[in-house]
Amino acid sequence: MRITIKDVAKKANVSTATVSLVINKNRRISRETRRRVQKTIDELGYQPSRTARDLVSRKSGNVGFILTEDHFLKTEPFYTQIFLGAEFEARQHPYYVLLSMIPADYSEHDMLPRFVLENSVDGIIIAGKVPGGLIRKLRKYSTPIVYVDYYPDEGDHAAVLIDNLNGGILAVQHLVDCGHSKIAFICGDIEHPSIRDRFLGYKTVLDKNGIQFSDEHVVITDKVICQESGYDSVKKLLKNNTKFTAVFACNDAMAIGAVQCLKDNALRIPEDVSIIGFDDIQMDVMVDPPITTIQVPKVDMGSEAMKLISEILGRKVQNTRKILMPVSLVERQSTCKV
Amino acid sequence: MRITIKDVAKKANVSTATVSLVINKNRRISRETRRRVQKTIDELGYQPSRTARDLVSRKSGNVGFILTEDHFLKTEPFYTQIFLGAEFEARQHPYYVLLSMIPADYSEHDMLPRFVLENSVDGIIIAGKVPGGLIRKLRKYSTPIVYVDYYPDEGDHAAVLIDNLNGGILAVQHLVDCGHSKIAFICGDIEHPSIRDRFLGYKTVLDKNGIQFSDEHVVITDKVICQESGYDSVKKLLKNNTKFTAVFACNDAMAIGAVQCLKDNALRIPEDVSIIGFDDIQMDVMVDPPITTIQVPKVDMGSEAMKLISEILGRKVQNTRKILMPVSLVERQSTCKV
DNA sequence: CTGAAAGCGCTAACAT
DNA sequence: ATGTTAGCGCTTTCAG
Repeated sequence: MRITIKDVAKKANVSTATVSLVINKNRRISRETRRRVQKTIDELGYQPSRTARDLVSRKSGNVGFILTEDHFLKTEPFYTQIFLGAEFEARQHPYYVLLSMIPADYSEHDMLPRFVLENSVDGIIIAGKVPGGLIRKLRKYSTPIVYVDYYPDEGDHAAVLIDNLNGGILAVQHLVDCGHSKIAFICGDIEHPSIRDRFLGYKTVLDKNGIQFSDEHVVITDKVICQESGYDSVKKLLKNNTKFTAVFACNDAMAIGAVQCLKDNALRIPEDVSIIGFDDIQMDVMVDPPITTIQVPKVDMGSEAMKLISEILGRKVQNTRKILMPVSLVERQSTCKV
Repeated sequence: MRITIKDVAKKANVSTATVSLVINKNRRISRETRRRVQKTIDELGYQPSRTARDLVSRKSGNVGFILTEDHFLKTEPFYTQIFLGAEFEARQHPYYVLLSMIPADYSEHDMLPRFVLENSVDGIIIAGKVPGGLIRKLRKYSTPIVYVDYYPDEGDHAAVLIDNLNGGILAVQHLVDCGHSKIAFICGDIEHPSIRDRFLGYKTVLDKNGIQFSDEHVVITDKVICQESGYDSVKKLLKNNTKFTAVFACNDAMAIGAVQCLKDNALRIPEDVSIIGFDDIQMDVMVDPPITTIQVPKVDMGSEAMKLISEILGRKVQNTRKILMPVSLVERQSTCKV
């Protein structure tokens, strides 16, 4: 870096302290000098050195963004959208974001991201479910953490979450409004807080509408959530001869798999079976029929997470606020009145 | 950051300079003191401050990674894999990587990534095609740049590129080996260096095998490269009544679209038409039939780019080396002997 | 309202 | 082989 605060000071006939105060918009500088200093800053094209600043303020100026490799490499850009939101928001704050992928099967023997070992982040955003071992190791550092779209069971944390419960309610209520009462629920990892809440929404609506909940309507797969597991789940429903006229899939990937299976069994969608998913992924509109779903504001979640960590770092207090992001129903062609 | 080099120095009864030398593995320290210093470093859990280091060495310790938003958010994790490779490789180098997305329609009025404006990166990796305006503005900063999977026409740059020519040759030769001679080529943006070279490979093989090149066998779409454009390209071929028994699609997305169109026209793959793509994306094995393709080492490309920029920064000379990444044929079920 | 000066944590001459 | 010391570029008391 070439030109420094000294150059500016000299040229503007003030001390470096004054220049510093001007840069930092301190108000106890006379309008006149401020103008003059600002002018020479512009003339010289002066850029304060982040490194020097960080050194004296004892901060790194970085926020770490951690997620598992498989989440990052997912075909559907879910977490990448969250990251994008965070990165965009960071531009409004004095932070850069350092992205680090960890293995999905992270064990406590594995290394932490280098930026935490080297104390190079002031705060951390963790997106999606990560192994418990990682979280435990992270505790030893006192770096504030904000979780996005996941949040560990133990402890109380700051987090930006999808309003999964309401999403589940919206989805199933839509089905009920369409006249369905035999509604299947297919999902993966029921331990996951998000899935759990969507399931809860399902049950809530049944209950509210006086529809009897039945175990045979729910298929829980312990495999990875994907199209294939959606396919298999519906296959199981069919094989069991379970009667249903609609299915609520815990996410769109499974919904798409479900559609496929139904079609393969000569069932028409939505005439014979209505299907609703969750997430509003890009592929929803590329399949036939386009999938009705619950939209979640991915980019906004990223920016909210960034805002939250920035606020925590600014106030220097760890708060445990939880932000519930609103979801909404997106009606497309995979659902209809019975 | 808590404990500093001074603490270590005091406890080990040496000067801070000595500690510094030990940290930096300088050899002119006696084995004995080195051991002692290292021991107290471990005991104290001392971590050198990057910020302080960077300040004195006048570097930021960061490498910027720039790509367009749409590349980052692509359904197929192509550039994310490149990024992943770069990030992993960075762990072996004294750099963090800062990721920044720019709009696909970036104009010279738009801002540069903040990290370049603020001089917070020592070097830059640019992945994929980016708008010329960006590149021109970047020139004003003297930050070394390494390009990955793209490289601007004007000027001579360091770059990590796919061996597209050889890939094209491999692909088309495979088709020829299968007995095909009426081979269509469908592609997008022929201005793109990668596409151009793949096309060149196509022509090279025809030539070498004494097959007459014919304009009617090539369909160039100016739309975005995607399944849909693949579909449309084949549709055009069919409408024109062009005879062909095989198609080389410039990438897998188009290949998949092509398959779809052919199927919709009651043609069997590979019995009636063989199809080969390029890239080896995840979806290749999820469609029916699985797509034969040219595999490109995405993760390796990222790490090579990181190695290259690291070397440039280390030697403090901008070199313009180009690294051509090897590709290979992956035979699956979309191609067969005539 | 502005300046002088100390110091953030580290490296790199230069001494010893 | 190791210690002394002068900064790197900035912020921040503390004086004036």
